[in-house]
Amino acid sequence: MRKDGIATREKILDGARDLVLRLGYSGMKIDHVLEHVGITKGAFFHHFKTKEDLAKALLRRYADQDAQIYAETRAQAEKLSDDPLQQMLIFIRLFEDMFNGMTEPYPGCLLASYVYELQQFDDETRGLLHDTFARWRALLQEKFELIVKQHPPKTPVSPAQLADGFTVVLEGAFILAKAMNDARMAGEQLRLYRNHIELLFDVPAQGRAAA
Amino acid sequence: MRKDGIATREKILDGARDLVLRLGYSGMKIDHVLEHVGITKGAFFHHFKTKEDLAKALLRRYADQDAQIYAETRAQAEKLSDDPLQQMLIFIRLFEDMFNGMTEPYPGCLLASYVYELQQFDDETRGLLHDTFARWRALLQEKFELIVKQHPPKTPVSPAQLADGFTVVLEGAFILAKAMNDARMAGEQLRLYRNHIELLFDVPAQGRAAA
DNA sequence: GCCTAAACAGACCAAACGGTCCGGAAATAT
DNA sequence: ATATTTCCGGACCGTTTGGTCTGTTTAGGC
Repeated sequence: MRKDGIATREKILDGARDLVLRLGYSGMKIDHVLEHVGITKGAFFHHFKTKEDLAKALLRRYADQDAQIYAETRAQAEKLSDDPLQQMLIFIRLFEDMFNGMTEPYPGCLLASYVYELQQFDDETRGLLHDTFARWRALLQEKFELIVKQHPPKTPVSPAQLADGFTVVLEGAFILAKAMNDARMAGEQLRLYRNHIELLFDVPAQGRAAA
Repeated sequence: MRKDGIATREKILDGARDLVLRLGYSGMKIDHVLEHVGITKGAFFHHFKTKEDLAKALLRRYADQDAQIYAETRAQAEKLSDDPLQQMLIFIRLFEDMFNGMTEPYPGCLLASYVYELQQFDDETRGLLHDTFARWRALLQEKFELIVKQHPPKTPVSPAQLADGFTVVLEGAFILAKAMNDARMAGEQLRLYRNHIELLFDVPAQGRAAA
């Protein structure tokens, strides 16, 4: 058994992801995916019971990949400094670099794509979306709580709201990047977000030393 | 002539807008709109030639309404202060109040809804989206350029990027608000954005005096 | 080498969907 | 009052779309 089933399954997921990011979930038609990937209906419905089944698999995979990138970047930042504030600044800057290195297929978030068609999905999918965003918040919030303890902010702030700010900036930047056809948006706006953190915790202005 | 055609036309636009914000453009089916609004096919296609025709009308109306709210808020801010920096802070705070007063139907931006299905639309619609976001940037950028002249920023900044920051935060907050089912998101994140501006231009921390 | 099950191809189907058409009511112009 | 035009109801139509079904190929297990 197992000819190369997982390979085509991944191809389907990749193709579907591309189309969802361009056309939205409802706009992504199965026939279009078949043509895009170069397979037939039989193959598709062998791997996925329904379109909604694909939607969930797509979302789970995206959330997992995202969590991994996130964890790696975080680990890298924590290796480069012991100070939570510096870790956070490095973390943000690593994301900036990531997006500045990108081009053409303007970044977009599959989660956001789902959110704007939220009522199409069942409770399980909506719950998954909620939990994914909640996890991002929790991880960053934890870090900001450490930061606040060691570095008195110039203004009283909520670690949770600061944590959400990162995601908010990213998601918002993706939208503007697509609408304005400008891939630099994500990196620029993350830099602005970092600037906010630096001002808030009174980090002395320094030239860009990293990388 | 003119029984009450414009009234039903508006009803259709309102209903379609609601559905687009919940289901996305492709997810918004005409039959569903008919049921939601309480009319028939004949009525719909009397007012709109095609679904795409509706999409454009919807977008134009939304952009116009948005521009109006924007202009009114700006005028109000300019009436309350002569200093461009204070005007900007008041402007942001007025938006905060607007969103803090909202409840249930979590705010969402029709433009963003379109952006995540961008490839569905023709060049005209894409151009309209681009121009609308460009207008927002231009108006805020103009203000930030005045601000920078009168108030030296603690860090070198780009007025255009600062202007985009406002839209970015709004759009991003809408997404998180929907996903997390938390209507307070928009107001909170705008407050954070305002905090950034205050820190950047060294505004002394003051209690909330306005309104 | 043969059996079994996964991995696909592709015709087929029912429902949904966007759009058309025509008849009739309702309002206005003359 | 009557003609005319806007406005709308609702049956109808062709295509698209998600999904099914049957048959065929391919890759291991023994």
